[in-house]
Amino acid sequence: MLEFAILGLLQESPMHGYELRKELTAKLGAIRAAISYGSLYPTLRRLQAAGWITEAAETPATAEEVPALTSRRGRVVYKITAEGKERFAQLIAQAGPETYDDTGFGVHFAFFARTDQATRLRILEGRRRKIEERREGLRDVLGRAAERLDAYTLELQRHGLDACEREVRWLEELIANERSGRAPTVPHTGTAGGRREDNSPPPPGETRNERP
Amino acid sequence: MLEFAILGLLQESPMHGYELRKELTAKLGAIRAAISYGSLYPTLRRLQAAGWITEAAETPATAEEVPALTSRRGRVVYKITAEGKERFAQLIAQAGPETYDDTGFGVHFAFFARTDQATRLRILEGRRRKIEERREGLRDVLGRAAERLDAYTLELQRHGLDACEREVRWLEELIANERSGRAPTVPHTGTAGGRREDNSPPPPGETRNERP
DNA sequence: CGTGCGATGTATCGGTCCGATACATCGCGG
DNA sequence: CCGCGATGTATCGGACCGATACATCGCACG
Repeated sequence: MLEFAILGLLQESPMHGYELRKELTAKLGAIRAAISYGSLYPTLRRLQAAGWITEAAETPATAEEVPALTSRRGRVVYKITAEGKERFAQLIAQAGPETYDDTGFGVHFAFFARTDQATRLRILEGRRRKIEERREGLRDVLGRAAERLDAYTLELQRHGLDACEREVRWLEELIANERSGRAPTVPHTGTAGGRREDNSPPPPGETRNERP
Repeated sequence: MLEFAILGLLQESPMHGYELRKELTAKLGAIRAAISYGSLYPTLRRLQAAGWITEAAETPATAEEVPALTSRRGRVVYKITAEGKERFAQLIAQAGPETYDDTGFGVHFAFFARTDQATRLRILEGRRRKIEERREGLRDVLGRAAERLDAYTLELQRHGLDACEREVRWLEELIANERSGRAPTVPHTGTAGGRREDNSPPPPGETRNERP
């Protein structure tokens, strides 16, 4: 999961670890608290060993003038490679069962802007099925096994069931939107925002991540 | 977390691993998919090494007659010890920060029937604070950093924010109920405090599952 | 009558990720 | 001038998961 998220983020721009963590936290704030350096740094090294990212030199332009005074030691900036982009595309394409659990789905969803519509639809439907199964499980427990459980446990199940039903409805909406070719729920209209350099998704949802 | 849940469940009755997993899945179905054996069995061994649980002999009464024909090999039944009960009480008492994350809170909540009211209140309030912080973080991102993010990421945050607001409301209700001395939302009446060591639940919510 | 399949049941292994911890630099306010 | 919070990199032990292996039991279907 972390691998996927890192490759996705580095496609927007090169970053060093600390920055990566902040961006990750901002992008995935809805589904995870904050990723730990204890997983981030090892993963970065793993991705580098696999050739999917490389260290890029800090201070790219106009570096001469203040060379070593405030020497900026540390600060390892990572950059995605062509193989890394391929890897990311491959990870998107093969949506396994782990793509539908809470974290996996959230991370994939966060990068839907880089995912083609067919895959988006497939993932949304897979997620819906999974949540529906969880919902049925909870209904079973609340129905058949209710008297075996105490009031607090029941209340927990009820709250969980409610969350499931709500998420299914949310997914239905998203699926309907996908099918009708629109971007997610909100009107959103213009898209003429200050969308500088890197990203510029064409009017409807489609993203077309550029392949060499 | 697993340690806590196992000690909690074994207080209701002795069980073997497979059964433990099923009960765990039923009780925690709202918050976790299913406990993996890859964590369950090692944890059981750890708890046993610490002296908090022991292996209990299978086939307690009337065992003579069918001794080895269908020999029932395997089936290690675990039973909580006095030290285990102490340990569980201690784990309830010291509600650390990990008690307020999604999983930790869910597991603690599932055993609220074995938790005193003051601690229940403390945990509910701790959880509320944590969710409120997450909510503020999401509002920040949706407010200040909105134009940096694509429509899908924003939709994810919105959905997360919605879930936060809903959970805060849920917690408020539960807290109000606790303060007024009632059990969770549903009428439920009783809460007669038959606080006996092992278990001897008075009429209303308590569990009592019997073994064959 | 057998046979195969799904439920019951115990167990290990490799891998991912977290939480705590350590350490170093920088800018700013008291 | 000194401390403190933000920035920044890094490791270690431990918790938990997913895949896998293996053995038994009952029963449904051919």
